[in-house]
Amino acid sequence: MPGLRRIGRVATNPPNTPLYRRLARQLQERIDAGAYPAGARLPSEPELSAEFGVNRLTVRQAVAELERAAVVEIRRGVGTFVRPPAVRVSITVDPRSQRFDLGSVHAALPGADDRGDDDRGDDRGGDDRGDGEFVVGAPPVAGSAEDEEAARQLGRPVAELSRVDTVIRLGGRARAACSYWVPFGPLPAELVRPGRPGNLVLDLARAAGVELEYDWRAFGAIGADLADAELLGVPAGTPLLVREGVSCTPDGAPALYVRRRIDGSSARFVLHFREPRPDAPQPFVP
Amino acid sequence: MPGLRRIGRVATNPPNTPLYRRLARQLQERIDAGAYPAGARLPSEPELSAEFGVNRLTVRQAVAELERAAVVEIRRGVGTFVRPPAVRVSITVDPRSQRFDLGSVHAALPGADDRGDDDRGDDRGGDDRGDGEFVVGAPPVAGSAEDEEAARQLGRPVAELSRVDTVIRLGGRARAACSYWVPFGPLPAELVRPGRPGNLVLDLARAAGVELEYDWRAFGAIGADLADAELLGVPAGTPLLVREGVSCTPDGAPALYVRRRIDGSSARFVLHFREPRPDAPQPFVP
DNA sequence: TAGTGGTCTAGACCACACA
DNA sequence: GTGTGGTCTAGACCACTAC
Repeated sequence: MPGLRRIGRVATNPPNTPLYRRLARQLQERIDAGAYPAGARLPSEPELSAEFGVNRLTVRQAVAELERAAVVEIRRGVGTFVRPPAVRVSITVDPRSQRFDLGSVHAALPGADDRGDDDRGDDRGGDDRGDGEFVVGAPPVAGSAEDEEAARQLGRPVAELSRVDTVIRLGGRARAACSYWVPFGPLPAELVRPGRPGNLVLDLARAAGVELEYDWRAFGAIGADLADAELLGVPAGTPLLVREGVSCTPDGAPALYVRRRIDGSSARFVLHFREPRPDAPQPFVP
Repeated sequence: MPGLRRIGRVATNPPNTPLYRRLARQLQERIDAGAYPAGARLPSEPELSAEFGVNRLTVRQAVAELERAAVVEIRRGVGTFVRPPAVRVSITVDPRSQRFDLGSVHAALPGADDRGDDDRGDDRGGDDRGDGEFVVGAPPVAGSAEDEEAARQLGRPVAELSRVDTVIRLGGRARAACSYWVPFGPLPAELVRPGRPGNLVLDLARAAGVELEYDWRAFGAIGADLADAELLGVPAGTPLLVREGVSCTPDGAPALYVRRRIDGSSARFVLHFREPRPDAPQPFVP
């Protein structure tokens, strides 16, 4: 209780800042100040509850905010730990090239989290199922919002579309959930057999007997819905990077709508606008 | 209680699916089935609590999951409503051009919401200040993770950097939080005066007396931290689209590191790889 | 004023990880 | 077994919105 009175004095606090938010800020301040360094365990919930004189549920609300903000990681039965700065795969892209990132999501994971930018490395932590893309299933194309969007993008009624969902696994974890729509069907049963490995973009192009090139791609951010949350093994609402777009045949006919949801803490896409610089110029100073 | 027993039978449910998640799925199913159409109000928490025979806190946990997944919108003192499919600004980009999206974030918002939800008229949340970019402040460049990243990208020690934070407002709401780092300083006091409007990229280039062009830009997704959550008026953990990158002088010297956090429900970036098609070819069908 | 969601408490039991 | 976080309940009071 006495410790919390002080929190209320923080100038940026609105008048009725709830207790759990003040607590969250206090914990954040301790982390920023190094009182709980990266990797350290926070006091347990009962300990924090006793220290601040608040109910354990209030403590949990505060810690939950920090977890959603990716400040701490909660490990059930073990404790709550300060997260080290995020290390994400950088998927490099030449924005002037037609070939964008085919297969680039299969890039290696960060090995030891080095300081520099080298995303080189060992495949730490691979498990039973290997890395790669695996079919989850071929759900019926009903009237869901995504199905409607796909129909709009492909210029065909929903009833004429086929869909296949996959998951991309890297380093023993599901990293991306993918959905593909094509303006024909049905797809070969073997192609959409759950568990089947493959590169679905290539597989679908082969099934159709055409070459595909990019029409457009878009980036957005959404929270994981209940289905994606289960597929990716993350809590609902986890920030996902959405990369969607249309590929077309060489003559410009739309042939594929793809929508990938990638765990935001795992990857980012980098677009280079200049040729690589071998000499690394000094930073500009006026 | 009787209604919930059935939920446990769903094949995809892990053995110990908590009550609140089964409830969330049940509500999601009702929404998908159209029992609660877009824009409709869900039963109040006490009503749901009574209907399912669970505590109100459990109901709140379920609804909170749906809210994080952007399925419903909770309005305090009013009720919980089914969200219509997201309408996001599409910021169009020619990836082959050096000039990427300067000023594009200032693109118009979707005008009349075609749906019935009237966010028109009353500028709720909108206040005195109009649209545009506004300086929030020039925080000291300490050793935060972002500061370290900026120093790395600009190739200068943290001590030699200056930083300015801004917020971009559109349609009466804060849509993006921006941070800029430059490898010199201090910046003119007038330029970083809190509340000052301007286009900070242009202002900083002018202050340095150079022209800037893009070196690289990257897209990622993160949850809002406590500071961004307050700036943008969203809950902590809200999915944000992060667009970051380095701009350099014409001879390639890094001169600016910028990091924008954009409310994921507001915008997406679209990259076009083909010339606009006037004739809109028919979709490909094998 | 009535009804909504937001916060907080006290207490209980459970699932999990680890020694 | 011990301690951790996860779930659930019952009850209370508060803040906000709309009428």
